[in-house]
Amino acid sequence: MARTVAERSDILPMLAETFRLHGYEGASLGLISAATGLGKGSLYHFFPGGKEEMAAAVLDEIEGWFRQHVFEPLSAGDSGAACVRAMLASVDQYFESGGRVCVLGAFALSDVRDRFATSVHRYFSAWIAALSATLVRMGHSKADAAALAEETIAGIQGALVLARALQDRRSFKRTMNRLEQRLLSPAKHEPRRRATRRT
Amino acid sequence: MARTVAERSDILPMLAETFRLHGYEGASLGLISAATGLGKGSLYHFFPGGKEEMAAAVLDEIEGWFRQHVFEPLSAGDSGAACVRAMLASVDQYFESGGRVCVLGAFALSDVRDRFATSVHRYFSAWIAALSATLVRMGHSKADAAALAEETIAGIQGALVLARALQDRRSFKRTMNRLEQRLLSPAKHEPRRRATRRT
DNA sequence: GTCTATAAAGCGATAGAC
DNA sequence: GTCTATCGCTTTATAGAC
Repeated sequence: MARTVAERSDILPMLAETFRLHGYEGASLGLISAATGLGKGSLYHFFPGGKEEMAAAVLDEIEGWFRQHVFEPLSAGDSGAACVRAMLASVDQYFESGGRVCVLGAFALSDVRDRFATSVHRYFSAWIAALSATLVRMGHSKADAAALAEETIAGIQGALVLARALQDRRSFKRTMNRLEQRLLSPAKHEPRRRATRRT
Repeated sequence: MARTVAERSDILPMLAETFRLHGYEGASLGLISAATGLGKGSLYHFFPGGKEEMAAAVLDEIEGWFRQHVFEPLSAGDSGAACVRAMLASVDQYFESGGRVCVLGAFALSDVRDRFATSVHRYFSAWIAALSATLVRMGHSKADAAALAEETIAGIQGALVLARALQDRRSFKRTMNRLEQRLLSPAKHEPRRRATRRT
């Protein structure tokens, strides 16, 4: 069966998986070639910029997925609590409860962080901003929402580190449950004015 | 000036810094040679097992440092609160408020995790166990202490990821402050018996 | 668009002089 | 104990046939 119709988007998932499993430096062209079933010539046809362009495309793809399935649903029409629950469920599923690593997080800790600085920065700041906005919608003050959102994203990333380190997804699950409980617990009353709603 | 007296322990810090900055795969023998000022011959004299033995020695050194300066002080004679505060201060100083990365955490996320599995696992489980014991001493139930300890270590690791990703140490500082507040807030009363002290 | 062949550089590791 | 020279292999990247 002719599979001569390969497009960039067809091989991106396998590319992403290779970078996830081996990191940037560990993902050699040999491994990539084996994972995609394409020779080096074909790879350079799709990505003239070589390995760096491949990784950049993978990061863009991942960020796009999160934007669509995690960030944007946070500002859906549903109640804030429903949005938060949906986000946590998507995250848990995406990372396979700690069985999969976050490529952006791993890149952030490695020495290629600078090379992909804008992608890495944008991914995390967009996530925090989206969650923070939802928390404001749920009644938190801006400051409380920002702190809670930051704590949540850090908690998720830390739980991924811990799950890999201890080789135990249950620790990831426990952290996700704690985060859910904290995110859904009622906002503290603001000191001076009660929750007044303007029109 | 003759500096022919090099010992393994003399070059371990520079070795550690190289692995911290570049990761396992990124830390080439060329970089290591430049960082230590030693030729490959000398490096293989101290580490016949090559790069893998160097990394293993670095991980042992780091774990030993944490054992001495972080884990053991947690069970010092001081009050639990003082121990917790001391731990957080040591951690903040060691990681330069998020400016430095955790080698063990970075290894955990990378594909060399399996090769150094026991070191990585021991480091994190020892840390959690030590903190958990202190929290029990402060009046938490075993289950609460374990959860809070796990949450704390994950929070620290996540804060390191986030600080590197956002290139902003303030996010690390904020997380450390939140963790301190949570660790020092009074233990919930256990449902059935109040805090009774035996002898 | 896909392949093989190949170039040029860097890699980890070894041998042997001093 | 330190060095240089070198081996064998892998790396990224390119060239060119099909």
